[in-house]
Amino acid sequence: MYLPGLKSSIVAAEPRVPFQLTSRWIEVLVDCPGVQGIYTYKLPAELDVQPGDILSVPFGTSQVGAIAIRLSQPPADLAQDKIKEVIDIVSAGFFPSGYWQLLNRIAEYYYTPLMQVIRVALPPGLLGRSQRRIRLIAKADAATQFLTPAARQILELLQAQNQGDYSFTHIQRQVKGAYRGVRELLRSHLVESYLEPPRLSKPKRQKAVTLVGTGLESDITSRQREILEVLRRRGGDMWLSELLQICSTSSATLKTLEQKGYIVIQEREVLRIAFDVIAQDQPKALTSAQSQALETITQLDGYAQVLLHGVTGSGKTEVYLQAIAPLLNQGKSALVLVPEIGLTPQLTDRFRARFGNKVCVYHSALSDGERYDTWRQMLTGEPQVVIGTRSAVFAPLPHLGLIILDEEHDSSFKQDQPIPTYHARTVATWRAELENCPLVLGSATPSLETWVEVKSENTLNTHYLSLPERIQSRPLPPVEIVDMRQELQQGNRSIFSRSLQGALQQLQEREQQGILFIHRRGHSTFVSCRSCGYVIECPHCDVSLAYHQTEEKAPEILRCHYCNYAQSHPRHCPECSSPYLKFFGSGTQRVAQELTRQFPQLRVIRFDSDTTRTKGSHRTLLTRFANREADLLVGTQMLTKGLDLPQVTLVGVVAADGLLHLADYRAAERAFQTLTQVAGRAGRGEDPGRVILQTYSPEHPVIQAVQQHVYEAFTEAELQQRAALNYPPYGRLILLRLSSTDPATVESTAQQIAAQLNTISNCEILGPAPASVLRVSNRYRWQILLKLASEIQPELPDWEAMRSLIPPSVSLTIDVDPLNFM
DNA sequence: AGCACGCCGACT
DNA sequence: GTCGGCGTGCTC
Repeated sequence: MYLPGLKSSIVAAEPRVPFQLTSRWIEVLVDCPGVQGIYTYKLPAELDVQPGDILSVPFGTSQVGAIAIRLSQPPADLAQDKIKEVIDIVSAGFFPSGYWQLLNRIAEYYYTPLMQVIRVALPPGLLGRSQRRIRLIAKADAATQFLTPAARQILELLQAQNQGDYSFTHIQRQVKGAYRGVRELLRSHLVESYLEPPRLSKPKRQKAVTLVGTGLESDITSRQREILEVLRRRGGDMWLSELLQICSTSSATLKTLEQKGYIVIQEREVLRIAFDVIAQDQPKALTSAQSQALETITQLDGYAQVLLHGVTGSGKTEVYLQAIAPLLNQGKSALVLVPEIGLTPQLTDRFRARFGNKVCVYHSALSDGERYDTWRQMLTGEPQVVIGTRSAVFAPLPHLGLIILDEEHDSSFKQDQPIPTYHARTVATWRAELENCPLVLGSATPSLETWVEVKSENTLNTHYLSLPERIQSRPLPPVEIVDMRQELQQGNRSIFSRSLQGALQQLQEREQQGILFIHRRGHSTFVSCRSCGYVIECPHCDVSLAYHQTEEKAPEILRCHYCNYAQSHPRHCPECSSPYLKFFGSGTQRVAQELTRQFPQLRVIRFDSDTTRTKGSHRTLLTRFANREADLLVGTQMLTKGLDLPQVTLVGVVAADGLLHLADYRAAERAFQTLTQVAGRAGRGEDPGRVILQTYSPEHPVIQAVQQHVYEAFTEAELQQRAALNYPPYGRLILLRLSSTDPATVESTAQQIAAQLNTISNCEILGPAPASVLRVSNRYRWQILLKLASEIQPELPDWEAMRSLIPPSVSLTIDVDPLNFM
């Protein structure tokens, strides 16, 4: 057998290795930004590397993470001695079958280097990079006066630190000319340079004690018998430390027991996963629509896309739960994707109550260690339910039987910040195809994309399931539209209409609870001078500052909602020194203040990103509300995301207009979804609900559609407009975002790229144009929008190729199927 | 990303 | 002359 590139000397050197069977080289993808090529490494005899394994390899001067692609021969154009050896296997067999294809497909569709895709899919720390560090070696008292200023500065820096040890990058940031300075210090043996190996999140291991052989127990002392009894009561398996503590005994006693053969002590992985103990829950009786939907889903075999279109409060979650239960018994797992985990503590609680510790939660708020452990736990292949946000679509569950994407219309499934700019719904579709399992998309207000996909005649394997009624035949709440122009005409200058005032008044009398929806957080949208008209703006962004005051007498702060810059509220206009500064627009804080003024007896909880910033605060606030510690929940978008609060009877929308008049093609769809979802929070329990919707444009088609609960009519009208303009779901969009600290450079780069792209056929180029807010955090932003016929994957250069065309000071993101046009 | 090498201007 | 800046190219 002739193997190209395999020199005979190698074979001669290792005559006993059957080289046809054991390839001694591996091609890998290294984890280094800006490096996309494939590199070949030698395999040490003791390592059994398989494609898909995660390795650590030497690369340049540092040690980096790498992914084994395939076993191979050494490249012909490379000297043998240049090939380095793989250092170690970090994690073997990471990728379930089909997973590679999934990642490749994402890389291709979202124009992202494969390595970047792998990085979002893997838990952090798995591809750790080693770090060059510098530390003092000698008491440097002599000869320092001959050092150059840079070297002396570095020395002083190191001496100031108690370990005398810094990373090289840190020194580079602190001292100019660090490179030469360090070299000088190295030459004079004052410091040494070393590589800190990547800190791999090794699984935490602990000693466990297991009871074995329930023998006669004749040859043991009473103390030992006592220990065995404790162990037996605890199920015969405990952590060593725990057992020691409970029995207040020593490990020597346990050793004796082990020697006598009553117990086994072994090291085992500890999984850092927290479980709350929650009361058991039993499957509930289903409505006929629910059981029909359940039947369809459970009878699916292999890939299918199902839209579960259930009005708010129709019991979609119960369908999910009962669809998952049989899968677990078959030894399969299920993946449940939700928009934001923090917002749906009730959902996770319900899953836990039904499936106990078979449920695990995976999202970005987990610590690196927790995330790593959850990953390992998934790889075990135990049947389980993973609930998670967007990135959980990559959860490495080996026997996936079902994917559920709840609230599928929600835009937080789309990532628009770092590449890949993937949509979890799109990725979930591919994943379901590759795993050959059903995908269930649930929503009360399905996205137009999904609607068209499922309703289209020529798509195979799609099902439309409808839950048109709420459970127990509860009615959808009536929606009352209040024309705020008339309120003003009739002399009501309050932000609450008379109707809403009345409803709020009744709330406490009737011992009911309500929700008030406000489009934005903060107090006021902007502050302006009544004398000269000056509007206070952010020094770093081209937007006005929002006024924030958490409560009466709290410090008054102006805050930028783009870059989070804050300053105290000035007493006088910075332009003309006039003291007459006025607030415009109303946010959650303003509304909450207004409520305490007009309804001092009403107990209010504010629920927005200001009050829910800390971990667990969602749950705390919602629990307080559920315990009736407040009458009213005042909040933003967060209120729309699947909250199930049965005691809520009143929903008020303070001003719908902020939602209606946003300037992008999806504004109407989003406004309809948001308003329908908020309205849907009312009347989910025994008592009937009521919705009061305040607006200045009551005749707007979105308002009409929300009032009449007519999803379909609204959608069909909206789709006609989309089709006419070739917008999604008919056409496709790709947005290129460019930004730089230098306004001229971005603009010219944008122009240049647009000119390049002009050569692509079947593609309409809109722009380049400055972003709607040109400057954010002192970066100037330009955009180019590509509009294409659907089903065409344009021959765009990939991100790396595009990147190489533009100056390094300009950052670029290719956003495929963008939802956010800011 | 790091870290080399190599080319250019301004100081002992 | 050399020091120190930074643009360019490579890493199996």
